[in-house]
Amino acid sequence: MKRDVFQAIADPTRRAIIALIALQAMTPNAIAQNFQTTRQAVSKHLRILTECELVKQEHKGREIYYSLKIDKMKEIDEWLERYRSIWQARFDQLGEVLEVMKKKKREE
Amino acid sequence: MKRDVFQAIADPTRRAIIALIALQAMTPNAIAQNFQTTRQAVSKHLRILTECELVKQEHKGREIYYSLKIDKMKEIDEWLERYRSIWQARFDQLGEVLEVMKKKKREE
DNA sequence: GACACATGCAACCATTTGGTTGTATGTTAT
DNA sequence: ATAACATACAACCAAATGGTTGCATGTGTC
Repeated sequence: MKRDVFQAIADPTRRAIIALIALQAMTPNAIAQNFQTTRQAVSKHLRILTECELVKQEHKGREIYYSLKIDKMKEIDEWLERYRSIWQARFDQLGEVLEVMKKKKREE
Repeated sequence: MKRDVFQAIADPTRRAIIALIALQAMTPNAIAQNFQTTRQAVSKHLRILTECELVKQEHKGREIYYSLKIDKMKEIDEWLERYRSIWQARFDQLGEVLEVMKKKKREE
């Protein structure tokens, strides 16, 4: 049942959780209050996120604070990198087209 | 049964398809030859990718060429943007830390 | 027109997924 | 020590997912 980062961010609730804990660590209870599901459901999402190493725990008494492991997010960025170069290439081509258009205009 | 981009890229086969057709349009048959599943399974993935507008079709006689809609990939990039600023902030902080360390060293 | 090819679509199936409820474990407070 | 709280874990369930097989449709070719 190996899950990867892409499956982790596929679920909208999990993306919302990520957004919530991106800037500050939060407990499962506090997180669950932001959704309409049960605390257990959120807990399950947190377990998945933890398994994928997208999230880390910090025990503090009887509470557990969850926070985002931002480094893991870079993995998605790295995957995107390849495609980013494609759309940038297209953008550059567009730039060239514009250059040609300018020249033509000048030569009028 | 609304699926979004994140669900689309959750499946490893679909990511592989995306990688295949990123640079050149391909037919379902040609794509399927790269996998061990049936042509129909690939067709189903292509339908999902099309529904999410990650892929576009181009009919040519009895063949259909599928290619990547690179613009849709930017949507993922935009989602990442927010988190990119976080890890860049950390990187900047790291930079500051390094600066402080340099100064201290100089003052020795 | 008959036949092979390229593809989509539907029905079916096993597995996974996201959720719920119920329980167990450990921590704080009285 | 006992009660209240915070959380994880297990069992169960409906729905979604990814796959298969079989068939329908449309396009070239002989």
